[in-house]
Amino acid sequence: MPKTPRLHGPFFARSVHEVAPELIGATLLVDGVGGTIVEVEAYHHTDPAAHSFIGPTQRNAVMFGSPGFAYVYRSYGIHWCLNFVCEPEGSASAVLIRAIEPAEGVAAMRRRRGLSDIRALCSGPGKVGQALAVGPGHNGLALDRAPFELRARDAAPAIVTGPRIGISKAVELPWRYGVAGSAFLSRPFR
DNA sequence: TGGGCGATTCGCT
DNA sequence: GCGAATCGCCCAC
Repeated sequence: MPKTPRLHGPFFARSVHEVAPELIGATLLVDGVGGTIVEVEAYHHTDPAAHSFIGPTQRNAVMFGSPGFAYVYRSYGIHWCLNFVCEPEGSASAVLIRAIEPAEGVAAMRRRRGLSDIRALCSGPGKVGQALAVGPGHNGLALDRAPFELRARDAAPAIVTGPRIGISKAVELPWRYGVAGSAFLSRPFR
């Protein structure tokens, strides 16, 4: 089996609209636990739904830094969500990792999630954070070094797009990407 | 300094 | 399908 290249800086130093669809099918591991990315959303700095739209703040500071780093934020006071920072430094764009098809460390993911159904382990951004044990300590870490391991896909799967989920601004923009027909999506594509 | 609001999830109806 | 849980962030007062 061919060893796929590890994704690093130059891969992310492009528009989120190029990077996001190319992340579909890539492998994401955190401390050896994870699997295949099957769903992401793009957040561009000119996009009213992006955390960076209002300008630099303490929370979104990492988005204004270098591409190829992790931006982790707390959602609804409960969940931790993982993003990959994209584009040249200062552009403040990122890709939200919304769903993963579990492959490595499934036992650990089941334990952390308190569930056995493999389809429910990583089928949502908050679930991914919990299953991969992503937290505030990961905010600002480089994606090409431990604890992250991020590898390019061997071949591009069939990709579908649609409107993003759970936002109230720019709801019409079709910047959600996923594997067509996957059983591991947060929600089906219409 | 306080109130409203999330890039969500889960359980109950 | 609906609403509670839960709290940090952000802006208006």
